[in-house]
Amino acid sequence: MTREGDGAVRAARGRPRSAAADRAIIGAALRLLERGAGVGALSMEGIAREAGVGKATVYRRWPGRDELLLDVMRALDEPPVEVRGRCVREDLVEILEGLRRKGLAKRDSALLRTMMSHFHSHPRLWREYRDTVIRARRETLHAVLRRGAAEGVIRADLDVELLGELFTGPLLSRALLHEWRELPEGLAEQIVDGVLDGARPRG
Amino acid sequence: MTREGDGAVRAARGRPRSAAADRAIIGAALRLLERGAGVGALSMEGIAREAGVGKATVYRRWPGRDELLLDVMRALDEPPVEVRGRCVREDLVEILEGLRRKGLAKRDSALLRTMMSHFHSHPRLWREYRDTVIRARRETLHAVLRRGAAEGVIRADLDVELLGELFTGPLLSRALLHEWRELPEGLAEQIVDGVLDGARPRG
Amino acid sequence: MTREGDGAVRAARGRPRSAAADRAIIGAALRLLERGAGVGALSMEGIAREAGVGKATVYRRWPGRDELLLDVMRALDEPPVEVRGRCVREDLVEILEGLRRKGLAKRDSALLRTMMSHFHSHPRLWREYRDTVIRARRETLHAVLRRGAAEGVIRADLDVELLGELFTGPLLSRALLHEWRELPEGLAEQIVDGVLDGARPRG
Amino acid sequence: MTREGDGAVRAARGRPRSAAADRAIIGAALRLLERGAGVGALSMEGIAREAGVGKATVYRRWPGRDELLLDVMRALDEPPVEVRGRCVREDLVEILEGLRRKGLAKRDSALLRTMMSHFHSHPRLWREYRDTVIRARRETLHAVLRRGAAEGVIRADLDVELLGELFTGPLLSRALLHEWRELPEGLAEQIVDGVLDGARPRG
DNA sequence: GGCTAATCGAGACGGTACGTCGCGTCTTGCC
DNA sequence: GGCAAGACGCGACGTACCGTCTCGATTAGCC
Repeated sequence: MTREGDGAVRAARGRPRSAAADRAIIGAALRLLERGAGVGALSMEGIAREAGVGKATVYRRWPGRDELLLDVMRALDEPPVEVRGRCVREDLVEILEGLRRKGLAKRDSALLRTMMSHFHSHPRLWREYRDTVIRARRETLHAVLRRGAAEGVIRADLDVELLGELFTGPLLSRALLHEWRELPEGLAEQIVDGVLDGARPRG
Repeated sequence: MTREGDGAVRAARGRPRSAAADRAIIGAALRLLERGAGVGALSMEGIAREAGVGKATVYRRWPGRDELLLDVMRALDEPPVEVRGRCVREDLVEILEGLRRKGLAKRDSALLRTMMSHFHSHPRLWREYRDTVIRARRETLHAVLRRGAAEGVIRADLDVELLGELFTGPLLSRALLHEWRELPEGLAEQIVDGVLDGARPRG
Repeated sequence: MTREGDGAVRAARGRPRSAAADRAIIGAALRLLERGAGVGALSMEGIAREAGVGKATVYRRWPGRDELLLDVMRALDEPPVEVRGRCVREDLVEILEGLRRKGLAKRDSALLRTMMSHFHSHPRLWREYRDTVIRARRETLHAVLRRGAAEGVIRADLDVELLGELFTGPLLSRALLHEWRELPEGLAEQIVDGVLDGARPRG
Repeated sequence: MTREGDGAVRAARGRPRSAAADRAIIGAALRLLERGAGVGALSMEGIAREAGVGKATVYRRWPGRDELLLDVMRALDEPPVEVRGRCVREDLVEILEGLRRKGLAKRDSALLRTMMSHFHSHPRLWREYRDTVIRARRETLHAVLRRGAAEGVIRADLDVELLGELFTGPLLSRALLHEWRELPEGLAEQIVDGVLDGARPRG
């Protein structure tokens, strides 16, 4: 985690940190993002101003912009889709459909790209995010794929890692390389069926 | 295009812009990128300093950082792989292998992520880049896919756009969501075969 | 006054302005002036650099170059000569001699000319300076002249304002229109006697 | 002189310099001064723009701003008052009255102060100006004073240089240290009579 | 209730980059 | 070779944010 002291037992002397300030800061960041003011408006100065909070109060909680954004991202994060599917194909569609709807949310896209741009310069942060948020989602997907392999509806000779990317990659490609709005209804189904059936004519 | 006056017949009064300055600026940006100083080092001020050029000379050519980066990106762009394959599968592997090697280049990754982070706030720029650089590459891929469909080795009932993303998406996913080094040899082949054969066991 | 908040009771929230920075800035300006780098070297940028201070710290205190220079000038200002003369003529000589020595100081001359050049474009500033620094000196002179009139050694039928200028004008003329070094010893006496006796032969 | 080649016999090869450009440049400077745009507007760039002339054309004629301004000043200069008075006192009043009217002209004041501010950093220029423009006027004054001494209406025991400053100094003092408008009618007469009669009551 | 100590909003601190403007020099094509 | 135009390297302009610091004022747990 990026927040300091989480879990540890602090000495608890002096005035405790204000939970209201925490909320105000994260909330201000989200508001600025939604307002579409652009990534540039996500300055520490701007966030503190919008939150009605001193800059030191922000820096007391996060060492820098990126760490704060990481927590903002986590705040946006809903629990991954719970699939209780009977049918593997339906579960896959459901997972991708969840991603598709997420990608359509304006602020999610903005944040995703912001994080992308910074993860090169801060690999530690990226690993952090990937190992918490993304891994959870991927595990869900992989579980479904392994179940499919066991049931015999998914090839067992392919690396499950690679298999997973065959499904999620096309969606990511659309979301990043095209206009945002180009994540049309039915896309999740098309991808799942395309990957399941293969690009080579059957029979 | 971002550069002003391209293609148009300018009045050509006054001292002409120095081609050497053009090269010095783009070159300085590439050098800074390769030096791994991070995206933050790509300031207009830093680039001008590294190029041994006045700031005004930079601003005379590009209205801002993003437009300059776009041209830097174009400078990095090699012509897409020329495929003259007999075999559709081999052509697909070749295209993806080209992308894989490109993604491994440090500065390409850095630039790609930089552009990503800015294209939300500057959709016009992104469209520009997509409609020139990316489209060209995609056309190559689509041509191969259409040839495959004509030859009967690629399903003809799928949208060629979607089909293309089934191939390139997984590679993009790896490049962006994982460590850079995780584009191992043989990945291109694995993806192509995986998508061609499908994830579902063949009869 | 040019400095904001002088005299008023400020809310005093946030970190108070550093008195050390005040001194550093004024000191740096004086040092640059003395170094003879010329008025052109008195850039806000140069002063801040010499003072080891951020530019914002300068601009926080003065809205611009001229206002800063005005305070630099005030910093140079010594209290006017204290005349405790028995004799009006001696007092007049003493006052003019003080001005003469002041005019010989290199940095005073430089500053005087700097202010001159700007007071046309900034009449407000000039009035400010005149009404504080110059007025005080003039009052001293006028008091002596009025005393002289009362004692009968100075004509009472002339405007004291005009009378004052008869004495100080020639000195100013020498200082501004000639080389600086041309303020020779004995000049004060010559002027005083010349004005007292008149240009027309007596008797 | 500041203009290069003046008086010398130039080789006169190639296109001769355009006299129209000369006029346009000086004229533009005067226009900017009168427009009251302030000393700051008297940039080489601004003058060239206003004159519709290339910057090189200006620099071909004058090595810098100051030298140009010196010629602008000369352009403003009217021939000194021609005194052919019967009476010395009347001649003195006439000379001072000419200066007074000159000091009232807005652009003259502006230029005077501009020159003042630069003459410290460019003593050579100042000497130049003083030795041409000012000396001429002073000679006129000194001639009158010497005539007065010969006629016995002016003291002969005083340095004529000092004597001259007793008359012109007070006027300069008023012009520089007070508001411009404070050069009231009758001032010339008051000064002349004041200096002639002296500040001490006559027996 | 008083003491201690970390927090709070506010904002100044030394820096760095922003994008603009003027400097004095240079390089075009036209005259 | 002069001319208008305008690009060149340079450096100052005044602004915004960086991350750190110093204020007086709160607000808790501890004696």
